[in-house]
Order: sequence, then C-alpha cells, then structure tokens
Amino acid sequence: MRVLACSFGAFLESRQASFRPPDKIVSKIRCFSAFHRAAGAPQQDIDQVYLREQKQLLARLRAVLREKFEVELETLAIEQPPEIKFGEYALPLAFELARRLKKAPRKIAEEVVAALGEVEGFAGFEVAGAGYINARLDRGAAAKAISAGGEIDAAGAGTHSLVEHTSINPNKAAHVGHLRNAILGDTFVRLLRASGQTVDVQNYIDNTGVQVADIVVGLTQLERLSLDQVRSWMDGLSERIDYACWDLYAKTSQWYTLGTEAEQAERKKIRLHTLHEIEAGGNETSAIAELISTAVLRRHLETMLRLGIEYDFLPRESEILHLHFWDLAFEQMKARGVLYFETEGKNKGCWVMKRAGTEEAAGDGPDEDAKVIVRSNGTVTYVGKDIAYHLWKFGLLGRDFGYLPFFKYPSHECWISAESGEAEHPHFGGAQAIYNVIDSRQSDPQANVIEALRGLGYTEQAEHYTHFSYEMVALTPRCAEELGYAVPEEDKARPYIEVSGRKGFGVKADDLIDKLIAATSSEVVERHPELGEGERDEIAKAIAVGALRYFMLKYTRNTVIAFDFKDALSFEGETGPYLQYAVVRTRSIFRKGETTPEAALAAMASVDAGPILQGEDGDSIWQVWLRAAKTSLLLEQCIATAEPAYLAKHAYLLAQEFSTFYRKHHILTEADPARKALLLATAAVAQRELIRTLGWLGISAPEVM
RNA sequence: GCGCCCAUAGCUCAGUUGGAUAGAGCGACUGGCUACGAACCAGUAGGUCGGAGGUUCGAAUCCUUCUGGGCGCACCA
Repeated sequence: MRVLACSFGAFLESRQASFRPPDKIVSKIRCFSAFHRAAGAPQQDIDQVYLREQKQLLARLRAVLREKFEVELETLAIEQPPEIKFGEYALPLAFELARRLKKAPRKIAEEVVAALGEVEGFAGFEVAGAGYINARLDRGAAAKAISAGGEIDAAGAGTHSLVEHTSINPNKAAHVGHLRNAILGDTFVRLLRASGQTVDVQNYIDNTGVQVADIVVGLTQLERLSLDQVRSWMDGLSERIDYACWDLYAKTSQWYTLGTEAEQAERKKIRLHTLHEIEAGGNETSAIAELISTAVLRRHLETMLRLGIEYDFLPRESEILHLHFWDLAFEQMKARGVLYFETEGKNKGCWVMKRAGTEEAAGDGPDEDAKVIVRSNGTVTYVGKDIAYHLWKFGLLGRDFGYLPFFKYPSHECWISAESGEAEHPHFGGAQAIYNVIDSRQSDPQANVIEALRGLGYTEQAEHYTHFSYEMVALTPRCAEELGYAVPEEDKARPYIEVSGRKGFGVKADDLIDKLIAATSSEVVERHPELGEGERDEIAKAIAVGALRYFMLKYTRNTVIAFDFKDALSFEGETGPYLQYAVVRTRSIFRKGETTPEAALAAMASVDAGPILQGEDGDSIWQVWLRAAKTSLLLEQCIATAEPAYLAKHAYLLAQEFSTFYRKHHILTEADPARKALLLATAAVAQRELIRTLGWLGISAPEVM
C-alpha cells in the first residue's frame, strides 16, 4: 500500500481526505439520479421498487406543498418508520413546517395527508406520533414488481473509472493490512462495475523504492551474493520467495541499527547508493532488484487471486522514472505557475508548491510551509512523481507507458508497464474518475497531488479524484503474543499494536488464508462426509474466502481493525458463512421442492399477495421483500460515499430477515397454494438479492456447506 | 506548535440529509432440532452515547470547550 517503511520513523496520518461528510451524500445521490435520467435509462426499472416509489412520493409531496401551502422545501427528509407495521416511509416534514406555517405539526400532517389523496402504488397515508406522516406501500403490487424485475440500473454507464489498490512494496509477503486494502479496493471495483461503469484496476508497483533496495542490500551485503548467485539462491529456496524476503527484510532493517555509529553511517550510505543504482537501472544491482521484485510481485498476484482479486494493469515506478514522466509534469507545473523556485529560507534552491490546506502566503517572505517538489540537488520527491503519475491517470500528461503481458487470468490478461512494450495492447489511463485505495496515513501527500491538479486548472479532475482512505489493520496484544512476539509491558494495555514489516511483525496473508481453509475444511468434512475430497475443498475455500472478505468489509473504513484470530476465524453471527448459509438454505428449498427460483418468481404474476402480506403475519414475510427491494439504493449509497461496509450490512440484514422468515414459515408443507407461491417467491427474491450482493462483495455461495 | 481521526452495552462494532422506545454480533443466562439443514431461531439481563455548555420543536449525530487515545505535519518514499 505504498507504505515505504523508512529508517527515520513512521509516517502515519489520518486526514480522511475522501471521507465525505453525510451532508454531501444527498446531493451526490441526486447527481446520480440526474445522470440516470440523462442516460435515458428506463424509469420503470423494476428492481428499484423502494427507491422508485420513494422518488414518486417525494415528487407528489412537493406538488402538494406547493399548491396547498405555497412552500418549497430544499430537502425533504424521508426515512423508514421504526417498525414495519407503521409503513414503509416516514416523513417528519410537518415539524419543519410548523414554525413557518405557525400551526401544530399534527394539524399540518393531517392537512397534507388529506391533500395527498390517492397516490399510485401506495395503500394509504396516516399521521402518527407528534406529526409524522407514514406512507404504506401497496404490498401486493410492490411484491409483483419486485419479483418481475431482476436488473440493476446502469446509472454509471458511460463513466470510465480507474481504481488503484493493493500497491504492496514488492519486497516481502503480503500481510493482513494489505488484505484490507485489496479487499476494499476489489469490492469497490465490483460495485462500480455493477452500476455500469467501465473500470480499470491498477496495482501500482514501487519496484525502485527504499524497501526493494533494502532487500537488495540484504542479498548483496548480508548474504554476499552476486546476480548469478541470487538466481541460484532463488532456485534453491525451500520456501516461497515472498516469505524468504519477509525474514531477510527484517534482518536487513535490523542490520542498519547494529554496530558502531560509524558502521551504521556506512550502512546507510550503502543503502542510499543501492537505491540510486536501482533507480538508474542498467546495472547489476538494478538487475537483482528487478529479479526479486518481479518474483515477489507474482507471489502477491497469486495470493490475491486466492481471494478472487484480479488486476488489469501494473504500472511500475521504474517506467515512471525511465520514461521521464516527471519532466513533462515539471514543464506543465512551471508553465502554470504551480511550482516556483524558492530563493530564500529553509527551502532555498528548491522548486516548491503551496501545500494543500494552507492559505496563500500573505505578505512577503518565503512560504515556509510550502511543499518541496524538486530538491535543491535537482531530484524529484515522491509527491512530484505521484503528480506525474496522476496526470497520466487522467490522460493529461501527454505520454504513455509501454505495455507487456504479465499475468494470465482465466478471463483476461494483466499487463505490466515497460519502457518499450508490444505494439498491440489495451489502452489504460485517461480516466474520468479515479479512486486511490491508500491507507489514511497518506492523506497529506494525496491532498498535495490533488492540490497540484487543481493548481494546474484541472478542477474537474480534482473533483473526481478520491483518496479512498481506510484505517490500518493492527494486532491485538494477545494476537501478537500468540504469534510469538515479545510484547513490551507498556504495550500490553493498548487496544492494538501496529504491524511492522521492518520488524517482521505481522500476520502474513497466505498464512491467514491457510488457517481459515483448515478451519472450514474440518467443519465441511464433519458435516458432509458423503462428498468427495475435491468438492469439499471447493466448499471449504469458498467459505474461507467468504469469512475473510466479510470480516474485512464489515468495518467502516475509518475504523482501525484490531486483528485477532478468534474474530477472524469466527463463522457464526455477523460473518460471511452466515450469509452463505442463508443462500444454501434457499437452494435446499428449491432442490427439495423440485422447482426453481425463476419459476417461483414467474408464478408471482398470478398471485394476489396483498391480503397475505397484511397484518403481523404478513409483516414477517413482507420484511424480506422490503429489504430485498433496497439493494440498488444501497449500491448508490455505497458508491456515493465510497463505503462498501453499508452493502455488507445490507446483505447481513437481508440474510437475517430471511433466516427469521425461514424459521417462522414452513414453505414446502404449506397447504394453501397462493400462500405457498408467495413463500416460495420470498425465498427466491431473498436468494436473488443475496447472491447479487454477495457477488459484489466477492463472496460466492456454494450449493451446500 | 499546526492539522486530521476516534471515544456508543462486559468485548467488537453499526447508527444513512438531525427525528418515534439508541441497534447488531460475540460473551452471559433461559428455551427450541420426529417440519424445507441448528454455521440457525426465540427470549432475558446489560447504556450518564467520554465530561460540560450551546443551537433546535427534536441531538449519539451540528457548534464551542475540556479530558483521554491514535495518527500526520521532511530537500524519506
């Protein structure tokens, strides 16, 4: 995740630049709706029943308020009543109008209800509490509409987005923190694609950075290996290269801190020299770096593929350097006055820019707060390189990478950057919107890149640049001890301890996945001794992936996850397997009932479900339908807020409501044909929406488990 | 010093433009497998929403302030 551990201390931060405050959500959703209309998408899109009826009701209410009270409300709050028996929508608008109209809220609500009259799709309206207006859907009609439509609106069609995620330094094995990044990013990609967007998935590879240099130092200085010897070292490894590097990286980091002061200074010098050789390229040191980083990168891709995570393109820093992306960015920035040459103060001799979030330097004297982009020795900083890379992402740089095929997925090829690539290749970059899944500690540099785009006049692009930030995954002190690390006394009371690649302190991604599979395997063996080994393995893997992905997605982005094996290996309650189990139950129903979900949904056309869906008993069935009808609403919200956790919660609530329904109503033994048809259709709708939503979360539901 | 984030049940977390009695999972306790699979369901107990002010008809949510945690502010990447 582009975290370069450095020897001078951590660089952590949490500005949450991309976290949109709730008040922005509404307008964002409106913007999507406008897009929807502009794109000419069919308004009668059946699957959006909840959202569609909501919009219709709000439009009608606006008309009533205008005609009857001559008022125009900026925003019309709409929510769901605390209990389903009160209806599907609740409107507190009378409270807001009470002062303006100098009338009691209840009185206003009554007048509004009277003025509303009949509204298509609604069974009625009533005043509740101190002045709420509750709206009831015509459940029979709504259920018919929900069962008939399975398509999700492609509101995002025509938008080309780019998501950058994973971006692990290719010098050691991936750990749990990287898993959070990749799972968040991959899930968000699925959400964008579900909304119809065209999405490129990029995994940025810092193959010329300090971390790779440290591995090279380890090999050349500690192990005393030449390029050829590194080759045979790799061939002769008894463990995987990323695991071997995990230990070597920790050992090398340690080595810098050992010895006399003079020795340490010498070692730092070696490190810097190694870094410069790698950056320059065309020498034995850089060849070793290339060899190792490429091998580790392949391992990362394999690890992520275990979780169903794939990439389209791997841009590398080596090409950003060697193809001189920065030179072009530098010209633009100088020409537009974003960069200026500092002649005084602490940054004398550097090219600097105004730091994001600071005011224009008032009066005279140098802006000591400015961000250095080009050092006084003429070399460019990290942010400078990132600015160039992001100009490329938006198609504003005027230069492209070369492309080579690198990693073959069953359905497509993943390409990697090259100085000179193949003549025939797909086109990457030039996106309209970008999302950078990067941990929250890097929001300052991210903000500076955005500031540079804005300064260059690319305000539209800056608006569509999202730092998709998230908090780190740390370990609980107990987990750290389980792993065999000596936890200092003062850390034992802390809620969590940060992982550290330099110390070799962390839970490796593949170890965790292996552990999960081992746990699910033993369960599956116990529950399904009749199945063949191959089949059992498939099921165990699906459950393990489901458990892991859900675990990483259930927390909102700005919550620090204090990792513990006990939580991550849990399969009960709010977990992936619980959701998968709900789907397995629906599958079992249709298998035993010798019918299909499709048939059950089609049968709804001739079922008069209205009467059955009334009353308390009806509520317990309707609850499932109502939740299922909200999937598209949640998809919109997740995209607008860049928060996949809302959809994870939605899936969980749907599974929970289905489980309750399942216990309460026995479907296959139901005697009444109409009621049985409705119950079957309920299971079908729950299954359809669960499978859809789980698919977006990257979780598959096996036939049995 | 400047800036950002966090504080909600014993634990881990939700809480959607400010709205009706603040929710879930885990843990504890009670009950439910001769009905579509118990990786499940039903129920009980558990809360000064960190403290104090303020805005509002209404505040966990917005504002101010304080306390306690975490993080960021390089000519590192």
